[in-house]
Amino acid sequence: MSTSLYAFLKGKEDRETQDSSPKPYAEPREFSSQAKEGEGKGDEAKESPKPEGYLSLNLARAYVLSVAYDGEGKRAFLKLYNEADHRIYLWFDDSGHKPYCLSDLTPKELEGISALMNHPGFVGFDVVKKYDALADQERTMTKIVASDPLAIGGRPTGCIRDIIPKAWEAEIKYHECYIFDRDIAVGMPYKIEDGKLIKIDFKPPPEVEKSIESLFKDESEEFKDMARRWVELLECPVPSLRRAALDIEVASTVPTRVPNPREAKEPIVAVAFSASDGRRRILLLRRSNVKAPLPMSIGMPSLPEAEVEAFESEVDMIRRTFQIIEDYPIILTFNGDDFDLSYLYHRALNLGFDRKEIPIVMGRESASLRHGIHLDLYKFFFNRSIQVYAFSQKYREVTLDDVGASLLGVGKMELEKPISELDYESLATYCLQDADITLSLTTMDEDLIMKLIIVLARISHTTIEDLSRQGVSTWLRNMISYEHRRRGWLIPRSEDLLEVKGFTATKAIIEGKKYRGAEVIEPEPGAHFNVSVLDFQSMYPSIIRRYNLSYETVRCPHPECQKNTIPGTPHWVCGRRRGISSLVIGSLRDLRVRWYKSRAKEKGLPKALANWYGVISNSLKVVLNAAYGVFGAESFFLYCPPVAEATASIGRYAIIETIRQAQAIGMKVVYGDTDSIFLKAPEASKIEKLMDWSVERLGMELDIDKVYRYAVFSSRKKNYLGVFQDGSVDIKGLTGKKRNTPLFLQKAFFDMIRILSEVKSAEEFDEAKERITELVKTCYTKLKNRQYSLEELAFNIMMSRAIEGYVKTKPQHIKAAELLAQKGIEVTAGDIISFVKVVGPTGVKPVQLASIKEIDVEKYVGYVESTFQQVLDALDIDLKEILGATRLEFFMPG
DNA sequence: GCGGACTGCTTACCT
DNA sequence: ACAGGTAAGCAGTCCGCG
Repeated sequence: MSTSLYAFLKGKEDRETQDSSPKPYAEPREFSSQAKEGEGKGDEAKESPKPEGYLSLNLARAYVLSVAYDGEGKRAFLKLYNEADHRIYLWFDDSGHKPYCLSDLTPKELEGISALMNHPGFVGFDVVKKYDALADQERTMTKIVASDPLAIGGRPTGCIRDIIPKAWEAEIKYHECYIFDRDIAVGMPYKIEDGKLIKIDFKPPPEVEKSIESLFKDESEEFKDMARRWVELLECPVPSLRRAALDIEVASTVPTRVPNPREAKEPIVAVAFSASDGRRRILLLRRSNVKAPLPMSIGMPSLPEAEVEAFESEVDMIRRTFQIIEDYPIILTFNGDDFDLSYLYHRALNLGFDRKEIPIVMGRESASLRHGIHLDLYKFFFNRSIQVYAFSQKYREVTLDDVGASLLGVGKMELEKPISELDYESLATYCLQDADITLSLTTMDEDLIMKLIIVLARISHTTIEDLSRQGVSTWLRNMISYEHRRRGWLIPRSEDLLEVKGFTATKAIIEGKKYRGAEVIEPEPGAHFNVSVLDFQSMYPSIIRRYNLSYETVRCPHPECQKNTIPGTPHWVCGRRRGISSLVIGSLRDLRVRWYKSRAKEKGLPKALANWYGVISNSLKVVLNAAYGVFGAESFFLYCPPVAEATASIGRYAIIETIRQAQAIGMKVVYGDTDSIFLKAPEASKIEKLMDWSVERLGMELDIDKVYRYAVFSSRKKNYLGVFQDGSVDIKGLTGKKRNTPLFLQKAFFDMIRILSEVKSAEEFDEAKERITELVKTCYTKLKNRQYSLEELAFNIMMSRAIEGYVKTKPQHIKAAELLAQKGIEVTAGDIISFVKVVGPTGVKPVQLASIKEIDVEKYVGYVESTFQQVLDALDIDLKEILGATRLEFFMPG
């Protein structure tokens, strides 16, 4: 069959949803006139929808969201999101592309390997020329073509990559290989004409093109070419994606245990959908232990906008759930990989469903949909880079409750009873609320997350499913692998890279680390007025760009390049070729710094466009921030410690030289960390001079990041407070701000900050001093009189592993966790333990089990002192001295 | 047997 | 599984003390 477009359709669902809802259904259905030709006539309620055949359809504009492998047809296929009807279409490869790996042996030599020749998956040879960047030479390689991906690798034994002596590019997943080779632009629009997949060319508006051309006019052709390709991917608009969030509830017999999805022993009692088209649905199962009558489809008083469907049989409810899942192109969950979809899948099997009736495909670490896309937001929010750089650590625990509360201001509903004892109405409300929150996480800020995912998928050539589940190192791997394939470069084998460049030459300050990192300048203690902070924008990416750093250019094979030494290291860098990662990362850096960052802030831009540029700027930030670190990470496919080491070393050189220069022209440097220097009352002309010097001597742009009315330093590094002109305050590293600090102390600390933010001159510190002293006294009194609640007194510390994992020492929060476990309260890795300090043998108790009477007041007083002292040290205030006498009298009995 | 000096572990932060 | 550098508090150990 040569025409290979196949539409996935259902008949009954469409009719039913239209009948049951008075609301207009958002999507036009004109496509269905063609599609109905292939529609099954069977009973849909019994027979789950399945491919009805291949249709010769035309799609005007559809976006590639994913690429996968069809084991039955032995070929790759695309999941396309059709803009006209907001549905997913599958397009199957029509080129006969096959899996392969590369060998340095000739076909003749390979023919001598009988295990290869007799391998059932072996198809044939193809001789290809590849450029070996490590050796800087052309190589003739043999492509060993196989019938299916598992023949190359993936099985424990007998794979082709294990049979031949040395295999290149054998670790690449087949669907990735297909994306690279066929240049499938993930997240970009295509059209389909008579079954042929055709990319829709996108050209940015001429004025954008012009601005960018002029920004890069002094760069090399290859740099410009790279930038142009990025711009095409980034400027192309994204469609609004139709989606539904899913959440299920299971009646567990043991309320404190999360039901095991693989066993799926207990019934699913509720399923909620909350969708971008405005529909909110709740499916409920009748339970014998609930006396109240089952609410009928008319709905519930407390959920007026929700459509309620009640079921006598779990099988029917699950079947209905599958219908709704199939109706949406994208299903959102929060932990659906490990729970909701997995439970649905296994429960359905337990209840006698046939695999073909289940729209879910279980992978080893994920649950995907046969036709649609499953986005597990838990995995995405868990990603450290997303957490830190895209959301500035606004949420701390990766739970629906914490993420929802932090980003949306809406947390989970509190339950007073276990799920199995809830009445229908509470259960429905609870379940639907979770689905609502999950959906809202993707609709907030004008669909920020959906856009973020699309932008990241485009630049990294990674499917939506992989992108949302994997870390930055995978994104960068795909980005750089793609560039290798595009150029006909051989992707190096990790072993080969390790053998020549697997060592470092500097000594880390922290024991156990591989190489020396950033420079931190000793702060000048005290309060300094008019402090300007200068920093190198995207310092490490700038270094990688400017100094041509890449795995093949650092310690390149050319003797004449050895004179291009890297300061602080025995390494050198190539002067003959442009490094591939220098180009890829460097061009992204320039686009962010010179174009997107400023465009996002530009006034007068249409709101939607400004928002889009903001998303791009943020996406690039996430990728750029990791671009240096990956070269020092053993798990990275281009792990190359000399590259990471060289980057850090040039960074130290840059900041140290910049400080030297600042001092030479008469400026006072009061602090600096990695890429920033803090200047005390600098003259504008001198700053200008320093910035010019930096461009000329270091080839890197220095910027004014912020200006403080005054900044306060103690003698501690990475600890300071800066008050801006408008009275807002930057607090860095101080205990009072840390999230594990008890609430009462955080509050008192911020009261002090408020006092300090009002200080305008050195003279005003005296008054502030007095007010702060009063503040601390009040704090002492309240502690002594036990006027704080246990919650306010609690320390909140994350348990990074299970209790059994603490073998070397037993920290306080683990002691508290043990007490909880004894009471039968489940605690797991990732939980935050709230405990208070008490007098008595244990020293600590979890909040739930403590009483205010046993609080160890002395311990808390010590905490108050040290927290305040961090700031007051710098202001020459000694709390002990001022409060010494007071403190004693507070604690005299009576 | 006990307290201070010390080291190592753990967490949370900064860039 | 992106990196290294810093602070703080506590757990555990060693050593001296007649």
